[in-house]
Amino acid sequence: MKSPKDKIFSFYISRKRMPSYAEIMRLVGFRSKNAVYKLINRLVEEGSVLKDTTGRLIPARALSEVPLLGLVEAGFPSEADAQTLDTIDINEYLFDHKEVSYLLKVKGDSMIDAGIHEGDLVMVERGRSAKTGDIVIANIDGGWTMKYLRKKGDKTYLEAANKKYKPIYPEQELQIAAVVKGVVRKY
Amino acid sequence: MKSPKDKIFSFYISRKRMPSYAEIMRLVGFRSKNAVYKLINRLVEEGSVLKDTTGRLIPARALSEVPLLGLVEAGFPSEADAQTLDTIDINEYLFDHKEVSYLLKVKGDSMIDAGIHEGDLVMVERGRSAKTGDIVIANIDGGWTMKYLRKKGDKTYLEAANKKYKPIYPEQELQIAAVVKGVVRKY
DNA sequence: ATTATAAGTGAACTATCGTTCACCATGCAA
DNA sequence: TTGCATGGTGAACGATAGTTCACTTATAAT
Repeated sequence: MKSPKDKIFSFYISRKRMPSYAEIMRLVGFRSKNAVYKLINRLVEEGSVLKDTTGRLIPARALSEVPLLGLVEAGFPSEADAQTLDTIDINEYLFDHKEVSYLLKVKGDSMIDAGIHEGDLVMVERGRSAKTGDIVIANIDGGWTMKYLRKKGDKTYLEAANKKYKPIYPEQELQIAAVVKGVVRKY
Repeated sequence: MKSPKDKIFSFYISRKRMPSYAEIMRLVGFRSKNAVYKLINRLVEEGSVLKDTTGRLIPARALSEVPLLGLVEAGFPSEADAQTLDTIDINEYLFDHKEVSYLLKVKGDSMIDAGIHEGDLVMVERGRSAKTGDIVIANIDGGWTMKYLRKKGDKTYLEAANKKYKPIYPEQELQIAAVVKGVVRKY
C-alpha cells in the first residue's frame, strides 16, 4: 500500500505540479481538507515537503534525485541507513550548461581505450574552446569524427584511443564543433 | 533579453511549479491578467505549455530534456534544424526502476576493459536477479567488488575486466547485492 | 477505566485562482 | 482613409485555493 507521501509525489511526477488540498483529500481518502492540512504540516516538519510564501506546496527535493552511495568497495549500507544517504540529481551532475549541451550516439570503436564504446551516449558542449587532450567532435576534411585533440609543435592533429587507427593530420581545415564532457552508457 | 516563455520556464525550474497568471503578469511586465491569458493561449497553441482540466498550467515537456543528435559520424545539424531535433530526458533514459536504483562511485581499475574507469558513477539496481555475463556488485568472502558474473559448470565465480586480476572463486558465499545497469562519466 | 494525545470531520473564512467582458492603442492591408 | 486584426488595459465574475475554528473519534499510556 502506498503511503500518502508517495501518492502526493506520484501526482507530482505524472502531473508536473503538486496537488491541491482538495485533490490530496480524494487521493488519500480523507473527507476533510483539514485532515490534509494537518498531514501536510507533518510532512513539512519532517522535511519532505516545503511551502511557498503563498502556502502552495513544492516538493522538498528534486524527485529526480537518486541515492549516491560511496565507493564500490564500501558496499551497500543497511536498509535502515538508507534515509541518511546523500542523493544527487543526475541531470545537474551531468549538465553544467544545458543551453549548449547535446547528446550524440557513438558509432565505431575508435575511442574504446578511453572507455567510450559503440552505443554509448556522449554529452558534448558546443562552442567551447578545446584544450589539448580533450576529446572533441571535429569536422576534418569534410568528415565528422570523435577523437583526442593533440598538438605537436604548432601542428594540431587528432588521435584515436585505439591502436588500430593512425593519427589524423588535417590536410585543409580542422574544425572543432564540440567538446565531449561526459559519457552515459546503459546496459 | 529573455522571452516570456523563458521567464515562465525559469520560474518553473527554480520554484518547481508553474507561476500563476498574476505572477506571470509581474514576471513579464504586463499590467493586466488578460494579457497573460492571451499570451498563454498562444503558448498552448504553439505547444510549449499545456493546461490542466482545471486550467492550471503544466510545462509541455520535461524541462530536463536535452537534444539527442544522431550518430557521431553524422555530425552537427545546422542551427536552423535545431528545433526539429529529438530530445530525451537522461533521467528517464537511465533509470527504469528508480525505487531500487543507486549510484556508486568506482574505485580501482578492475573493470577498465569494460569501459568503466575509476571515478565513474555506476547505476545499479538492487535486488534483481543477475544473469551470467552481467556486471554485478558482490560481497565475496566478506569484501565488496564489482566484477563480471561468470559460470563454469555449476560453479559461479567473478571475473575482472582487466588481465592484471585473476578470477575470484568464492570460498564460502557469493552474495550478489546489485546489478550494474548503467555508467555515467563526467570529464 | 480514565485520561491525554493524536488524527479526522464538517463548515466557514478570505485571498487568489483562471476566465470573461468591454474597451483602447497600434500597425498594416485594402 | 477606412477597416480590421493584434495585443494590451482594467474591472468584474464564480470557483477554488489554503487556512481556521469547534467538535468528534481513535489510539495508547497510566
